[in-house]
Amino acid sequence: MPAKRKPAPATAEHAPLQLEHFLPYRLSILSNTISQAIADDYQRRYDLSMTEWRVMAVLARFEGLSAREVAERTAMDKVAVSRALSRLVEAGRVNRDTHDGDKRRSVLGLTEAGWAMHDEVAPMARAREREVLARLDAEEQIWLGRILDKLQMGNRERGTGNKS
Amino acid sequence: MPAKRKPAPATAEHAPLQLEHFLPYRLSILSNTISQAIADDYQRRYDLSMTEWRVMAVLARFEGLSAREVAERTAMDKVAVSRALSRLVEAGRVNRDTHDGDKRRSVLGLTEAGWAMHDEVAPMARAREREVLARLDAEEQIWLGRILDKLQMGNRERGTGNKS
DNA sequence: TCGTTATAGTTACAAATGAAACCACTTGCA
DNA sequence: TGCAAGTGGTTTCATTTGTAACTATAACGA
Repeated sequence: MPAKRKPAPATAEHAPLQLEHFLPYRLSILSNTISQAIADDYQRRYDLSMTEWRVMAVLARFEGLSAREVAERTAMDKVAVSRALSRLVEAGRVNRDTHDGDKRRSVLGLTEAGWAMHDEVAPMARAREREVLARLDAEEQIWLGRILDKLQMGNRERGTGNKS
Repeated sequence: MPAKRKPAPATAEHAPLQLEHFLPYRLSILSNTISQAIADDYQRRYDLSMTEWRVMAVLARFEGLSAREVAERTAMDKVAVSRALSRLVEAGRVNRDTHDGDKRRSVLGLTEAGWAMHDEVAPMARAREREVLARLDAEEQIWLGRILDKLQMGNRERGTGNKS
């Protein structure tokens, strides 16, 4: 438990940042705590990293994506995707074919085993999300959605980080 | 630009997660984008990592903390703090004495140079925060504050990650 | 007062991440 | 055609981060 302690007196003229009220910092703590809690659920149990899970999640929704498309949809960079995929293919959770008309591209999809795992993990993830949202009342949930939309929108304009 | 593509038809019965509406995922993207944008400001210019900046920020507010107290206040683990501190001390931005009554503890504070850097970086960080918040109207900002408080509160109970 | 246990902080090693170089293939254009 | 430039994806290497073990000191209890 952090000891109660007065702010340093000598610093009045320095206008130090109050980390605990600083939006980027708060977001970062909150996000890490939540994501980590969810990841803990499947990390040990299934030997599945968060990045791997994200890849599986988009492949569950969109069959036949290429690695680059997976990268776009997960907001991961292509190296991270490549690594996640090689582990997933290795583990027999994803199959990787080669595109008919373009031998550079891969055509990705979940295997039977991949689907089975997905169908166990997805409900877990959703349940965790519900737990988090349950701390808010209905009105707050609506505002949260709206606010995230707006904040996210602003970021998109500044570039989503995809290097060209 | 992600090609428009229909959801895989065969997956109706699998109830795949919609990542783009999944709260933990959205928070994670948002948080990383914002933090990274801020960090870019000082990373190159001052050769200062985000963890180092956080340490400096709490030392600006609370003089004479020990490394452990810094860890508590930054929500970083003690190893990360130790590393950040050794870089900061090395660079002459933080000074580290030994506690009078307890030779294990360090007594930390910003040096002159540390304060000078702080007084340049803090306003930059605040400006960035304002940019982000400017995407929201006054009402939304109030709701956001309230919502973050509630979400954060829930996490605290579950344990903030500090191993004992 | 001595030995056990706890705490502050660092070090050492392994795993994850990021950046750049790279290979294979495709496209566009002279 | 054929060759320069672009794209999809992987590999390599350096850096960062996480975990466990370790050192030094302090606190507690018999």
